[in-house]
Amino acid sequence: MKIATWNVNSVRARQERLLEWLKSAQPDILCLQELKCTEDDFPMEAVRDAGYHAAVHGQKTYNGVAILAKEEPRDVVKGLSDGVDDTHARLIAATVAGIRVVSAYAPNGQTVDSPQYEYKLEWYGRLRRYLDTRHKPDEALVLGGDWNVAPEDIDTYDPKLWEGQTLFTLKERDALQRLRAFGLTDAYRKLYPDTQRFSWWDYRMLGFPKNLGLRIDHLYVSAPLVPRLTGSDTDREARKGKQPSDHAPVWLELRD
DNA sequence: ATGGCTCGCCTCGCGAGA
Repeated sequence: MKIATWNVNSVRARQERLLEWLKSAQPDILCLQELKCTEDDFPMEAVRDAGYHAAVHGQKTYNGVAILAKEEPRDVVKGLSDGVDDTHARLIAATVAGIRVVSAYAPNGQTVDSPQYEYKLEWYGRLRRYLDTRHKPDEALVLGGDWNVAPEDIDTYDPKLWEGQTLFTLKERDALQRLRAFGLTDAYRKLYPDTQRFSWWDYRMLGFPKNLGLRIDHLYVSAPLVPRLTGSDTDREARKGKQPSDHAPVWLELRD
């Protein structure tokens, strides 16, 4: 079983690339982030023609997440549903093939002194409570997303440069660590403890050709799935060429 | 090579992304 996550930076701007990637990569499940459209504007028919069902939690202009799957997603839950007044469409969950799948788009955080940064830290706490109230660490669980946090030095092209900057501050890394402490394993890092592999590159300043990137898109799996992990990587090819997303898809493979 | 930001929009310049 192949499970992937991809921040597409507008699903409508990326429609052709998305369809091409589904056709070539053939993931069983794909978590999408930054749809930048409402559910009504999501290209449902094109995705269906490509052989995928879609559970969509959309929003006009910003955010928006989805779960695409060859099998129909069941028991779809949209948002954190924790009673907090929050218009951001950043989370969707569904069950596919016996696995509870979560597609997450963590807040960016803008600058360290901004309200958005505080919102980001709070959002991480809310997601941890979401897991605590709805799930058990011994369930088959996969969280795919754009986490907007580089967990370790190796996940940045220049840890000194990124020190204290949004996406790499200690508070953000702690917030992500507390989420992982639920019982989640970073699939790529588990398989490749010492390999540097980025998932995002700035559009500006030749970020991609120079490989000045960050690993901020991760797939997390619960304990029962760890022994089934057989592979994980970033698909850099999907970042090449004209009109790419600034993120590349990240995938993992589970043995049956 | 992989190429110098890009997206949506109450759309011609701005806010946000990371």
